[in-house]
Amino acid sequence: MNKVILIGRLTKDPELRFLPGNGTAVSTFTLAVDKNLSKDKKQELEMQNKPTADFLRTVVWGKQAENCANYLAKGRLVAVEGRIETRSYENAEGERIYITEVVAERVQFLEFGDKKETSSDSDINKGFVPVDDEDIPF
Amino acid sequence: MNKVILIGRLTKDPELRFLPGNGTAVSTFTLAVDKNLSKDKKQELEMQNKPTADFLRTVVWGKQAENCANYLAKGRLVAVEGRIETRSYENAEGERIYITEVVAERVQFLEFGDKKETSSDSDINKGFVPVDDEDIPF
Amino acid sequence: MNKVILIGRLTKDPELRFLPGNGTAVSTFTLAVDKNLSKDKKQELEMQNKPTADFLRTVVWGKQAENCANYLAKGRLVAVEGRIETRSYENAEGERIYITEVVAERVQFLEFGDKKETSSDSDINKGFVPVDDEDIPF
Amino acid sequence: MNKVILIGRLTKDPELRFLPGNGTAVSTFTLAVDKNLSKDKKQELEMQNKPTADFLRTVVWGKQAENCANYLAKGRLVAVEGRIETRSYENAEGERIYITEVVAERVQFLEFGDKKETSSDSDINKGFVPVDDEDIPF
DNA sequence: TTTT
DNA sequence: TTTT
Repeated sequence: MNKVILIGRLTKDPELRFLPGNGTAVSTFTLAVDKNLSKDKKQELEMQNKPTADFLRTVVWGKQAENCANYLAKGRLVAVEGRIETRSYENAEGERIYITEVVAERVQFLEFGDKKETSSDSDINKGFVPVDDEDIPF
Repeated sequence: MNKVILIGRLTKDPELRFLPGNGTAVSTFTLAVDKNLSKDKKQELEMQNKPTADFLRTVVWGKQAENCANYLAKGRLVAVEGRIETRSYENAEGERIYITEVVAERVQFLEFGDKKETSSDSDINKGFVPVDDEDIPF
Repeated sequence: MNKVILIGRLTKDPELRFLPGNGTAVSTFTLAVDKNLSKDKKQELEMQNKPTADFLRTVVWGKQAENCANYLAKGRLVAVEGRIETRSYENAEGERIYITEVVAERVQFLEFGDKKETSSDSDINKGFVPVDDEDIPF
Repeated sequence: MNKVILIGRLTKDPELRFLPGNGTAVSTFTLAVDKNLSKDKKQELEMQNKPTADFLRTVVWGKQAENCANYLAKGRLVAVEGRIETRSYENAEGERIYITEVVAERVQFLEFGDKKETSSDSDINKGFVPVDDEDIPF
């Protein structure tokens, strides 16, 4: 059993890539999930300029990845059901890097904002950068 | 909403530390959570010497931390309910290191093995090393 | 482990009552939670006039019950974290009736509509009907 | 989102039936899920002869239903991931009966007891009673 | 109608 | 750095 359920907001527009081999779509984004804090504790953290949310790297595969890229944008509220996965890879300096991320099995849109045109210009062809399979240090 | 539910086995005996200020107990361990794989996929990964489990750093606070240290041991099966948290700290080289870990709100023991005496000798006073508050790079 | 997570909409304004003994607040409402159906299956059910949602009786206690009564209304979207409980009681005919309901431990508001004034007039003093402890066949 | 996670013990051997049309397997059993009680509260309930567990009707479909029937038995510990569903049907007296049950999407065995031969004799061909589709008032 |  |  490895179950994760999150409700949070995208910190940026989602990124969309395609695996070179089979063209499988992969979307990644970070969710800001508010910590469940008392009013006092929240204010204390804000005054110390410490984060009052957890920031969780999220990965979506396949058809849902495309839906995310098409309909989600920075700030939008979503519910994610998935699992936590750990991966490791070797970086340029030959160090082993360990990654923990949420693999979304389902993404439920909780807001249907002003569509995707609101995304920044620089996103226009973001979705079409093919990536190398062994090279997804998200 | 930030909810995690895991069922897995401890990869080692749990570690127990105490915060210097108030003496709060903190227990940490890694859970090996089997990936939900088809028989074929599992065999494939085993033949490639790739892991068939996810390894998830888990932190428990307070009274439950002490219970974990007292009753759990390497290999024991537990269910954990908690949340995912992200933290960052600066390491000795001045690099910002980002950590993702599961903070357990409840740990349910699913096996009551051959008690804790089975732990290795070197564990005997493992539980009493006080640590510095800013120095918990688990 | 007894964990339930729901995202759904209130089918009516919440009801609020107070236990006679200690005045503890109890709020109850039913959540309509969309079934996760394919487009085809959904259409099929709609044509047969069968429900495409599950209707789940939900109970909230204490301070959160009052918040629900004050800020929620029919149609509002919420996330609920809680547990399933079973109860039984004897009805007027002396039959044992079995009830299954969701006890909410946390209710997260996902929409902040046009406030609570929109509630129907008949709700105005709904919140102040005391009830007998043994007589909560919700 | 309609998510349920339970860890509990079967109150009886699972029942196995087959839908008349297509022969789909359906297994049903009740899980006793311990309430998360303080020691005092637990003792209090026991002295009053009140249950300290919730009893949750669980339904499993297809291949997993057969696995449950083959490998589970009364008292065995399992983890269930699924959803809550509500149904209604008309009973012999023409009354509308409302049912709430857990539909298991995954059943994880947490104990591998003394096999299934331990089941009572009367179970021997329990699994082969075909049932009428409209007649599953579990 | 309830399990360890 | 990984468990059965």
